[in-house]
Amino acid sequence: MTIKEVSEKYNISPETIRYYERVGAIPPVTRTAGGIRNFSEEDIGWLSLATCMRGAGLPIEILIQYLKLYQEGDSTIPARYELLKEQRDVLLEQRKRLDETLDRLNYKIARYEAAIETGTLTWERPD
Amino acid sequence: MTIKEVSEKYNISPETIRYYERVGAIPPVTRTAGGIRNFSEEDIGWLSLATCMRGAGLPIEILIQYLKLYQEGDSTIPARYELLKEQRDVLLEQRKRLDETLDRLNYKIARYEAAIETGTLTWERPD
DNA sequence: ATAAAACTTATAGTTCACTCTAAGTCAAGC
DNA sequence: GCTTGACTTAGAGTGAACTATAAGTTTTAT
Repeated sequence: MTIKEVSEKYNISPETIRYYERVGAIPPVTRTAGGIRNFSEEDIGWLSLATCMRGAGLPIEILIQYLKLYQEGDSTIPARYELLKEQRDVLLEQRKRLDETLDRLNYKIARYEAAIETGTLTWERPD
Repeated sequence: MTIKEVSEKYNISPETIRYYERVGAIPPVTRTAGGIRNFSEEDIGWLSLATCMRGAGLPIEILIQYLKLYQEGDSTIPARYELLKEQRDVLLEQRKRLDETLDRLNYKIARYEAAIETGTLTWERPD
């Protein structure tokens, strides 16, 4: 699979894919004899992992760390396990914040609905 | 309340608070006769709103837009209502992505647990 | 065979959201 | 009354994650 096909399939720009490879967020991508990227299923799996984690807001540095451990072999399995658990905790924290913000937004939206329906301002505080 | 007190209470640096005021993410803060910031409850309410929204990842630009509408008066109530609903949708999308990533992390963590417990690699795919 | 399109690397530029620095002003304690 | 420390503004600097550019190579279609 060419970089362009992968780019379209996963909606990441070719520049971003090359960037991920360059900084070590994904392993070196399989190449043709001429040196052109030719993504294997495994390459695509790594890219999919990277975009998933990035989409949730985890920093690239974490991906780099995880890949580095992975490339060091089976002895790093416990370290990888710890890394993943830490990042899960980070995401759970982030979800908590997200839910609090959603509650606050929903409260405000409900007040605006009341204000619009009744034509009356139902609050004094400006926020 | 001084900027330092607010800074400590909400865990935002004074620089960030001044930055929010400067760019219009919060309204101009109440001042003493000498021109020093002296936060009212209302000022703190706006700051709390800003940090909440930022903590969930909404861009500063949205806060600026919302405040601008607010300052234009009651005629912008429907526009503010629409803005808030749009941002709620953004956050719901973000939560969906977050949950997908958590599922993926949990799956990987479970596999690592199995690998560690049994001392056996239970997968061939490297991710 | 050759022109156009897509690829390559290396490096520079952009955006966002702060974060820091410099130079100066103000207020509270001794 | 003066020094210390917190405040002020204006503007420059930082880090993360892309994003774009330049200059050159390779593949594909004719």
